[in-house]
Amino acid sequence: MVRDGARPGEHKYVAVRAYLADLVTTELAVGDAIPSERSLTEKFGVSRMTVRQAIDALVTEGVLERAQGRGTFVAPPRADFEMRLTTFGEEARRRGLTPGATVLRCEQLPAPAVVAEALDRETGTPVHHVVRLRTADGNPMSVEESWIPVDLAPDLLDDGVPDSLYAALRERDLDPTWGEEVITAADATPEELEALQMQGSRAVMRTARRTFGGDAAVMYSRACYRGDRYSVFVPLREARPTLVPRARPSDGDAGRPVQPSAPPGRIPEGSPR
Amino acid sequence: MVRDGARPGEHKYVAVRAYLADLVTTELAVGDAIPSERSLTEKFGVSRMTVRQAIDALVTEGVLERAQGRGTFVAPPRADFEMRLTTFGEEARRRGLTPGATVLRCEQLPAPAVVAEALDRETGTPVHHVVRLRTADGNPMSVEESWIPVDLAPDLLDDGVPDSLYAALRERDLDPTWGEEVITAADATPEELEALQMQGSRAVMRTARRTFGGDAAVMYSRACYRGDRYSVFVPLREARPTLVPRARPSDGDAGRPVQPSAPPGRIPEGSPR
DNA sequence: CAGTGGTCTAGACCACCCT
DNA sequence: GGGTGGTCTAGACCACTGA
Repeated sequence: MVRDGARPGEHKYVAVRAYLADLVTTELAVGDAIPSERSLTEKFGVSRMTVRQAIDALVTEGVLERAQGRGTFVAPPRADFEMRLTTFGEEARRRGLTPGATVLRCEQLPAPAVVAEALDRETGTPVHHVVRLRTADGNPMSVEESWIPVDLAPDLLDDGVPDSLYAALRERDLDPTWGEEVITAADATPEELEALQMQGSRAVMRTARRTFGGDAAVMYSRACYRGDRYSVFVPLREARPTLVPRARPSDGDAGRPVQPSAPPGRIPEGSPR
Repeated sequence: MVRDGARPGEHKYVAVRAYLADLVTTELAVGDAIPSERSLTEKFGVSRMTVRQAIDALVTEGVLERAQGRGTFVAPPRADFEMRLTTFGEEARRRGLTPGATVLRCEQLPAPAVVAEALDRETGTPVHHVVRLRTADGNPMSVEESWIPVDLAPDLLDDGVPDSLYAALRERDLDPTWGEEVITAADATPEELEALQMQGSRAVMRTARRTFGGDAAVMYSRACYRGDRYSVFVPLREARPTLVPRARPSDGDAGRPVQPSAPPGRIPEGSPR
């Protein structure tokens, strides 16, 4: 039991939140009601505002839903409705397939201009470069090409190419936190056609992705998927007008207290080779 | 001035929120600080919790950012980082292009099985069916096919095909609120090749979209974009493990207090013709 | 140091839902 | 009516930031 926010140093609402998170994962099913705010107040010996803070967090995460006059309930999972920063391996496993990889290339080289720009580095900066054929249950699915600045993870490929580059980055405290991807459709090149063992259709889906860990770009990658074996699911939010701040500050941007955290740079197009 | 939450019947935090929203759009630029919580407390004669509730809402929306010990600031706009439920016309205009449409087909017919399933209806339900060639600055970009249940909007096509189907739906209180889209790459059919005036490459990007207004599916649409002229930008969130409710309820689902609001149905694949 | 946001209390009244 | 969440008060102490 997680009774009494006994953990010293921890905030009380964190204890309540943890209790509710545990309840949801171990006791309750979708649609079940959680204990009322007032009963949680007594259970943890905290004020109602504190309980509400804990619940608010879970509501914002989409785990719970409030219903005035009725209670607070476990929300239907929206996990599958979010486009996530996942890797080929994770995605394949999630769909019940066994992922595989064949390393076609593994080297260290000076970053070409396009790669350097995507990584916010100078052209020629040393980068790891890995090209892999990805398979699912043994069937070729995509050719994947990745670039990672050497200075971020000098020993990244010392023991060969890791099964998961994302996992290898995480081990080095470069946890991928967000990313941006551009998807296009194109004809496969003869090399791709052969590597992917495509017959009949030539159509492939190309993706170019920038992966960020914290503020820095940690990886740039391009992939080429068989058009007949791969699709992307995208949830779409309402296109409601957003609050837009005033365009021109009264003076320059001197003394600006915070820095924009998400540089709006696009993924550069064009061939990196 | 929006002084004193004077509007009767309105909640106080709504007045504060409106004041701040107005500030952001008319006075402040990205990075500027908003008035401190305590000064807003005095300005509106409300308690600090009320002020915080107003600010919380804007922080959750991504309009503001808090920084402990420093203040609360206008956040950089994230508008372009969200995949939105937009239409071809809106997207084209956003990119500075002039959208156009040529109606290739406009009829009313019984829904084929695939369409009916996507719309959560019985096969054979009467649906409007529209096929249009979409252009940007006069250049063919895509062939777009849409199905809308007749009973939702019987007079939808009485005055010809509206410029924007979404706008037409909104006029009928069927505002599109969310959607889901599946993207694939494929070879163009000979008809598509001709309609899109494609030469050289045959690759197209196909999308299948279900659009929801409230709880019901209001439209199913498929589009076929020229691979060389169209790309999709997708922001990727962190793949952090989500809280998953317990799988099996202790008994059946009788007495379930809330209904799952987002049916996890996938977009059916296959040809609707 | 003064000022900011972060957390927290112990109440209160209201609107809403279900029985 | 009794229980639920929604809003609100008038304080309090803390941690952090920047001058």
